[in-house]
Amino acid sequence: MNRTRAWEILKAHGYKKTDKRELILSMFEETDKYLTARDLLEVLKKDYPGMSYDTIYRNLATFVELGILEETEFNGERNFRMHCEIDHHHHHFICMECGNVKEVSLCPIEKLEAMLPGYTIESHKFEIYGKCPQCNG
Amino acid sequence: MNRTRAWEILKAHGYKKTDKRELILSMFEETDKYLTARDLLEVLKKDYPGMSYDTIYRNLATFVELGILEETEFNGERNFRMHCEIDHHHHHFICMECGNVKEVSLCPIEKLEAMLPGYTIESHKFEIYGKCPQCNG
DNA sequence: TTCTAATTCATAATCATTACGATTTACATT
DNA sequence: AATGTAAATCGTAATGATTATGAATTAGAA
Ligand SMILES: [Mn+2]
Ligand SMILES: [Mn+2]
Ligand SMILES: [Zn+2]
Ligand SMILES: [Zn+2]
Repeated sequence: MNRTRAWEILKAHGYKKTDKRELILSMFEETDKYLTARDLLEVLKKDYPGMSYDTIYRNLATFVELGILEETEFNGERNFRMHCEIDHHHHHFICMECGNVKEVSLCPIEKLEAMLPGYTIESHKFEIYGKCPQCNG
Repeated sequence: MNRTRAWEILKAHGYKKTDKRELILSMFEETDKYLTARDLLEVLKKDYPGMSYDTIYRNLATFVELGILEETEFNGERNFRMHCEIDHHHHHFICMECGNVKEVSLCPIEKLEAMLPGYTIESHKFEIYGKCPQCNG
C-alpha cells in the first residue's frame, strides 16, 4: 500500500483530503515499522503544535477500517503500519530492538480449521518477536 | 496447574500464605477461561470490600513470574489463566462468546526458526479466536 | 508472645484511549 | 470567485486500565 492508493480509497469513500491525513500517511509510507499513536503525535506536533490525539486516533481507525493500515497490539499498546502489498496470507516477525518487520509466510491456520470441527475460526494472531540479524550484530 | 502445586511454588520462593492469594488462586482453579484484573476484583470485593487493585495486579505479576499463571492480551486488556498442565508446547483457541479455551497443538515455530537464519526468536504468539461448538449452536 | 519483613490498604498518579462541544476547513454548488 | 454545509479538527475533559507510594496490617519465624 502507498499514499496514492490510500487516497484513492479514501476518496472513493467520500473522505476529504487534509494535511494531517497526508502527513500521517507519509509517515507510514516511509517506514515498514509499526507505529503507535504516540509515535505519530510526537512527529506531527512539530508541524502542527495543536495536533490532537483525537485526530490521530480517529484517522487511525478510519485507515484500519478501509484496509489502508493494519493494526496489532504488543507491549501493551496498539501498533499500526501500512497494510502489506502482498496478497497471500502471511504474518510478521517483529524485531523488538529496532522495530523492523519481516514477512513470514508460514501459517498453520488451514490445517487447524480441519482439526477443529464445530469451531468457527473468526481470526487468528501469529506474531514472532525477537532480534533481527542487524540487531544481533 | 492447581492450587496445591501453586502453593508449593509460592512457598519455595518464600511467599506467604494469605487469604487473598488463596481466593485468587481458587478463582483460577475453578475455570479454564481467561480472567482480567477486573473480573477478579468484582468477585473478591464481595468477601473483601476494601480489596485493592494493587493487591490484584501485584499478585498476578508474581503468579505469572513463577509460572503459575499464563498471560495474554486481547480486546485491549491483559488476560490471565491457570498455566496449563500439558508439558508440550501448544497454543489456544479462545471462544470470543463464552471465553472457553481449547488446546491447539499445531505450531510452526520450529520450522520457522530454520527459515529465519540470523534472526533470534525470543517469543511468539499464536492465538485463534472464534466461536466454540456450544456457542455455534 | 514478640519481632520483622512481607503484604495489603487507601489513595493518587500515570498512561493510553475516547468523548464532545466549539471552531475551522474542504469542496461541491451557485 | 463567493457561499453553504458536512466533514474534520481543536481544545479539553473524561474514562479505564495499570502503576506507584506511604501507612497500616499480618503471616510466620524466633
Ligand atoms: Mn507483511
Ligand atoms: Mn493449554
Ligand atoms: Zn495465519
Ligand atoms: Zn508456538
